[in-house]
Amino acid sequence: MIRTKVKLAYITNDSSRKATYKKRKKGLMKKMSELSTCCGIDACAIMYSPYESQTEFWPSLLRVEQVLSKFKMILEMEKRKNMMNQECFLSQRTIKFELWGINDLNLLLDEKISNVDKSIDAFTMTPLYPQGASSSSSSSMVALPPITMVMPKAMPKIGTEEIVQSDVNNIDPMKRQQWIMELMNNSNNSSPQTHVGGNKMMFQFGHNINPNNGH
Amino acid sequence: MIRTKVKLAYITNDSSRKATYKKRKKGLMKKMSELSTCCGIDACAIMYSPYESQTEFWPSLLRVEQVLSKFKMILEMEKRKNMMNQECFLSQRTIKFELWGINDLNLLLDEKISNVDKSIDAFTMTPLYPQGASSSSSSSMVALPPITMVMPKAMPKIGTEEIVQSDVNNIDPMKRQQWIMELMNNSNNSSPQTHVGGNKMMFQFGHNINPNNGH
DNA sequence: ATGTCTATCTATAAGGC
DNA sequence: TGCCTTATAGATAGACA
Repeated sequence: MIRTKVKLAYITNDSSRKATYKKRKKGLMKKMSELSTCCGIDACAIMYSPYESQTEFWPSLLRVEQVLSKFKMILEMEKRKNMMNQECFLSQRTIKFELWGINDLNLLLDEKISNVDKSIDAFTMTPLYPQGASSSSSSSMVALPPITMVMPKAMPKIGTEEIVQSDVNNIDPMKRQQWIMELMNNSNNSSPQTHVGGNKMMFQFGHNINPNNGH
Repeated sequence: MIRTKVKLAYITNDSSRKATYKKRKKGLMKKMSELSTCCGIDACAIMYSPYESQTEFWPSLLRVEQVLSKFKMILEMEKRKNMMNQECFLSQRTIKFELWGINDLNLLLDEKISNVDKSIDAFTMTPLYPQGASSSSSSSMVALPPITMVMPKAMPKIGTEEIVQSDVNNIDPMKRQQWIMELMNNSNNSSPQTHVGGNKMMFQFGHNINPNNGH
């Protein structure tokens, strides 16, 4: 019963290390879940370790994909923004093109997501705290900042069968649209800063927390 | 003094939400640090939120790069292994597709980071626990499982001039292509295999903990 | 907004099954 | 190996500086 003051050191005993890993991972996910809920932070995790036979996605694989997609898009936006800032001017044609690009992206996203939905039932997901994030707050995901965690798992275990747990997150097309618009909005708020590095990281985008989304 | 039993709900008060975010994020990082140390789990985090002016890398940007690099390699290896092992009952194309989907998630991050890296000199890094991971265990990172966390930062800043800042000619066509391919790729994991999802998660890789790496 | 304090809640190491 | 239990270390909300 925690008589020991937690010696912050590698646990040499294999089984106890594994046990500790599981306990603490669970605790970590719970903390993430709470942070996510209380602060309107969207979060997800990918974990793999030598202690478990398969990679875990939290709160679900779908969520991970969503979060990373959003993240990537944001990065794309930033990238473009930065390039643009260097250009100092913008042609009408370019604007059209970009907007079309965005629109197209949205279509792609639609397709992607709907397809994922279709096959989601066949997916293996192991939401550690499904109640915390998948269900109750899935609807609020739209404009919330994501968190992504990746832990490599290792474990020579080949050809195991997968457990399948579905966690269908239906995406509201309207929300997605809104989200993309937000991203576009935000690719603008930087101009002033000269410090490139800072600038690069300072990309901000609409944050649209909905306090009433089921909490 | 925590008289309240932590009502797991969105904190409506802006300042207290921010305060809570910072406290809890700190706590989360500490937990990660401990998990990392005690269980030989390599971990890193990328965080961005509306509550802080810039993206944070934990334990350091360098570490994040290392961890993701390793992750990428592992995925490559897994990919090959799976392709060889399962060629018999799954079409090569399918496997490629599936694995690539996951792999790309990493590439996505990787790409961003390398990007960031270019301007790293102008960067302000804020390693939360540099002592824990950067120094003492960086050398042991090689075979340890990584953890990656990403939190997007947002910022209600709407209504700014709405020009998409980018010249299509300046966008790396390759990247764009890749990006779109990725999106489209995901619209494929639906078709035949009902348990493909499971397959998606099944890539595994070797793990090589070194208990004597400075703990 | 940032740091400190402290009562209280939460996480969890060890044990036991 | 994995689940309980329980005592204790640790995290932290709210108050205040």
